[in-house]
Amino acid sequence: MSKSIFSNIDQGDMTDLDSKKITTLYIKGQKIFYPGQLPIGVYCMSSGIVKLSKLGENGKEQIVRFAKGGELLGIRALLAGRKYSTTSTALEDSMVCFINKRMFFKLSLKYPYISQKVLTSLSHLLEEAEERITSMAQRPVRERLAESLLFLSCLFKTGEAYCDDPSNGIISLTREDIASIVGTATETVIRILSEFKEDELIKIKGRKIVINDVPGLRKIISSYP
Amino acid sequence: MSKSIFSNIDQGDMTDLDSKKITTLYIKGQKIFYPGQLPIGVYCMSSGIVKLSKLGENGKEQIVRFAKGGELLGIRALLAGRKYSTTSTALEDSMVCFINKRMFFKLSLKYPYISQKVLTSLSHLLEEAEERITSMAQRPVRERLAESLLFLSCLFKTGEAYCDDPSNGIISLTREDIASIVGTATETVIRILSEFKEDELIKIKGRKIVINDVPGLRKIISSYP
DNA sequence: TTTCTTATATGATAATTGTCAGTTTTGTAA
DNA sequence: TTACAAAACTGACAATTATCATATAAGAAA
Repeated sequence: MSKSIFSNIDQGDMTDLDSKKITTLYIKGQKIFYPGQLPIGVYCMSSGIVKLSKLGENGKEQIVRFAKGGELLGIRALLAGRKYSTTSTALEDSMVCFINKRMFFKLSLKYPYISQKVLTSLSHLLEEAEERITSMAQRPVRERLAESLLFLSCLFKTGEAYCDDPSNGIISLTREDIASIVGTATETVIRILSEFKEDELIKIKGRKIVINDVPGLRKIISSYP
Repeated sequence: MSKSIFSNIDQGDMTDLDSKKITTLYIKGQKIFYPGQLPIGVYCMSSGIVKLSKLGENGKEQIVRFAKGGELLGIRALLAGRKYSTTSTALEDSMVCFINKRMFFKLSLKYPYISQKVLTSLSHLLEEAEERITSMAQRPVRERLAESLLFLSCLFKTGEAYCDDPSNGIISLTREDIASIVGTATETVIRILSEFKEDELIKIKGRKIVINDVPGLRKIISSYP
């Protein structure tokens, strides 16, 4: 249960919000929204992890980002007044509440800190996306995979994208999902994971991955001559 | 000269703004801001084209997006309260005005349509960035280059990223810049451009590129089996 | 114009990554 | 537990893309 963006509103509004919001448990694999739908409100995640993905030209899935506890989901489409451009799928069982747009806009008008938070959050997402573009363009798959493993380990361990110690998080994703984060073929992911395992950078238990050597992975990420 | 986001404010504010904003002509190649600097205001572009780029791990430049007439520049960093993460460089002679943050926040507080516009603009940028991530991950260089040529032709012809007829725009960029948009090596760009020229999809005049066959390029972009 | 630096172009080759085909393992559900 | 479908893995090979070396052309400056 992460802290909600709405936790600073006053008692009356909170009661009102609580009575109107719709909370749903999405179990692993369930989808929350689909591309093409017009948003009629916004989702807020209280717990869990959701992947946001697009379909490429060839029908291949591309994971573009994740949403986690405490974050708003589907806010981009709502604000731009456009249809969802991504599919959102729960990667773990996730508690998600839905707030209709009338209520959301009312609150964000009354509490400027909400708009402020949304603005900085979008700004961060944009920076992260641009960082990712650079990484995709310039780093080889091996480095991008190492990078993603550290990120994912934090995400599954702490629910945050960055953490001090990414070791011992249990990454529970299919190789196909990992490939569609890194932007490569599933087989390539499998091969490099085997190398990482060979080099004792990670441990593989069944289809779960655990990070074993954080400095080792970090070294791979910044390995330019 | 494109329409400014501030064109709807009332007479008094406009006079105030005009007296306080600082307008500068940046000539081609000049830089407007650098990564690491803390924003003390926001730039608004009245004309021209600016590239926003990052340096990758290996010191290679990656162009992450463009800003054009009518758009705000450096707004992401200002809103997030963080240092610029990109370098901005004029690709053509560009008229850019600077508005200090006190003034900007005053105006955006008084005129909600300004915040609204900023929000939708950030939302669009994020969507474009995510589209770009997908493209980088899944499309071969050839397709990404065709895509970028259409985009650039519109940009140089009309000052817009999308236009009905991208033909006859004059793309005036080095092959190295093009490579750093597409995310590939300069030689690869040169080679594929030669092929495109051979196939009469484009014309090359010195170091300028003109699009000759829009449907032909579009066909390359959506060429899955 | 001539010179000179920088950008463009081309070739040869190596490295990376993708594809396809087939085998083994895993986790789940009967 | 057993059965089975899906996921993980492996190998061989092909395609794409990068790198390096070198030649040519372009455009700016003297």
